[in-house]
Amino acid sequence: MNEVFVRVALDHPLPTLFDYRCATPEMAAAAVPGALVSVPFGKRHVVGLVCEVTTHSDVPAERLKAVDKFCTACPPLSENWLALAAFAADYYQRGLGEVALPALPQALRDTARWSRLFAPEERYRLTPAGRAALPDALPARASALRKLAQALADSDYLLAADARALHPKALPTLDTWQSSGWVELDVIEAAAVPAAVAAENAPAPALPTLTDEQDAAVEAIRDADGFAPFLLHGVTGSGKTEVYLRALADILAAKPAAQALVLVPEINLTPQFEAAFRARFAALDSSAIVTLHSGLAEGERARHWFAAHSGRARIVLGTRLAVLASLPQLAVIVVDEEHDPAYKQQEGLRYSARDLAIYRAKQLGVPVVLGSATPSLESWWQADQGRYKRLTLSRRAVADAVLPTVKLVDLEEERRRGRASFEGLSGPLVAALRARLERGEQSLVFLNRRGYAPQLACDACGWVAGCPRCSAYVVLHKPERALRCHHCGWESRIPRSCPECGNVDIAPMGRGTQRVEESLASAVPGARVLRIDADSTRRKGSAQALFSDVHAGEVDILVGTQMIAKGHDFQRVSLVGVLNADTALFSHDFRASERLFAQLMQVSGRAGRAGLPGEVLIQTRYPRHALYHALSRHDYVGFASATLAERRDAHLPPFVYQALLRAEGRTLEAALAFLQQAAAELTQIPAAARVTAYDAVPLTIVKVMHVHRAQLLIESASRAALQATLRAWQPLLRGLKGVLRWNLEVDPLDI
DNA sequence: AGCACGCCGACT
DNA sequence: GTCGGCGTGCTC
Repeated sequence: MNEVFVRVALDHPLPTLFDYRCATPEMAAAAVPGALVSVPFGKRHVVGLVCEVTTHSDVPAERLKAVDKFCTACPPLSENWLALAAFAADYYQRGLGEVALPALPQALRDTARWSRLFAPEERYRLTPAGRAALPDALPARASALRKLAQALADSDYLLAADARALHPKALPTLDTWQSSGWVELDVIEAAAVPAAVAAENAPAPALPTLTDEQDAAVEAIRDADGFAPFLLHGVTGSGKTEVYLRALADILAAKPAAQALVLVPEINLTPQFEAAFRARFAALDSSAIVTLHSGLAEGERARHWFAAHSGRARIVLGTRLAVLASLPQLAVIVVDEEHDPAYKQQEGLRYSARDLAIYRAKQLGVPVVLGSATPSLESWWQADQGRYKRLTLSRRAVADAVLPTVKLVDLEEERRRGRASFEGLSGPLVAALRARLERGEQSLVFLNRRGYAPQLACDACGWVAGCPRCSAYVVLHKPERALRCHHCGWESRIPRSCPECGNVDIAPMGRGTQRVEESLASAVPGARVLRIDADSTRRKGSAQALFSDVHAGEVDILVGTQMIAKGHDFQRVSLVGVLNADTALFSHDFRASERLFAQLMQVSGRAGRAGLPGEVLIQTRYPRHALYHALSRHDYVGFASATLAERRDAHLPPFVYQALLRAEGRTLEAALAFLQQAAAELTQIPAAARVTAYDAVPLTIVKVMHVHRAQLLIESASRAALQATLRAWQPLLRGLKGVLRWNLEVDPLDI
């Protein structure tokens, strides 16, 4: 009888697997790839993922330790899922465990909680014998019990902690929970049956009539055979969501167990999507649609993850982290607003959820739909090459709804002609806002800068308030009466006088959303102004509440950052004003104009959705700039071809592949020196002959939290050469010293 | 990443 | 005299 070993991935920066013995025949039997194990690691016991099962190990026997135990409550992850994690680890240059384990719910990564996971088969093994053990007071708590029963009916797995939270008095401990013996099973049936009946009896919702273009798109997706990437290019309001709903309905109906994954760029957008999907798929069990995002309570996230993993969830709707969910029957993937930079994780494993979605679809041989009004140039180029199939929705879906008129307000000309302005709000914009107020229509003012003013400066000596920990100016926040650093969160009171020269005339410079909110109140008397940005929505759920005020018509002017630009279907908005967009026109970041165009298209799309004539006013000093010209004609295609031509000439993505090495040091010199050594190491790597390394440079915000940061860009026309270089580079980098931290980023968005 | 070991300044 | 600073090294 051969001894059995498992090769285990751990959440640990070394890219190696660790070997362990299976000490008993039971363990040897449980040892399959994809199983979760608890293993001793150094002085600790950690959870790992079994990647291979072998009968020999190269590790000397005396160094081998034995597996503590296997997690029996969780069925093993599939081979496909392991391959996905392995691909992501390889592509983004990380250890397999660093990719795989953070993708699992916390309940699985903590062995102490394994015993509190109830798999369905265990749940039903519990007998009604403990019925009598329930406290007498139970009937008085019938509603809590019903909630508990519904939670059970809704999920395959339930954490005992969740059940206690639902019903604390009746089930105070795990013991009574188990000994209660599932008297609740009766209640589950009682509660679940009426719900099912209600779903059957609910009138089928009237489906909107599809446009020809929508119809063609749905048909193409539904009839796709095998891996089929689609780029659904639809102007705002053209009914992309309706295409997703129809295509998914067809695919899920065709395959009784099939699962769908729908990704949205940010948490704020999940509630409205969830509502749309629940309404359309009302015939499905309520537990068949689950959300996955970082805003969920931990137990909820665990249950939703298990619903996906067990195959019970048919539709998983989530943010980027959901791309790594276990979906054994995955049959179609949708990535809504695929161009959105939020799909790129900006810390830890810096993956692109959109790119992993493509890989996943390819791996499984299923269709994937990338939807956007302004596709990323990467995706647009793939479609140009014929690698993605382009589906176009060129018209707004609602009858009479036409694209808004875009007008540019030339700020130079306004100034030259001496026309009145109100604190940065131009005369034409104020007039348009007042006209909307009189007509009872809503307006939206977009400005991508939160706070009151981005700087606080002294007129006399030129001092500007800066962060003591970062190389950045601090932002004035008036409601909180504080100066705040947007990079590290440092806060201080607003000084009464200049700390350099004592001058009391220190003044805010520039404009943020708070200041615009204030200006609007005086420029448009009588208007109810609401501000929505990261500050006003800090409390959980408050964004939803604020948006519903807008929908309810309790707001006349909505002012905010990009948060107001995304997804929301405001029926009564007929005017969009854009302030301060020019800065992105001349940014050193080559993607800034692509992002600006997408943002302005998106925010413009908020105007005139329900048949009201929409108008967009953009205040600018460069009214003849090509970007604004394309925007005013709603010409994404023209903008994309022109920008792609520029990118090709300048050898920029998508025509080259890039990676960044970032270093953090106690001094800038240390960080730069590390990067220079790193660049020198490249000469030892054969594949690096096809790779260009640029000079190491400080980051724009060079210092954050007293740490100095610099980066080195490398690029190649060959993705394979770049990947091979990175693979060979990492062990050499590990040998270098002198910095606090360093990390590699593949396909960086911000350079 | 944790968590050790290991070698130098201000304190019960 | 030691408590503790973080540099260096290891984890099957």
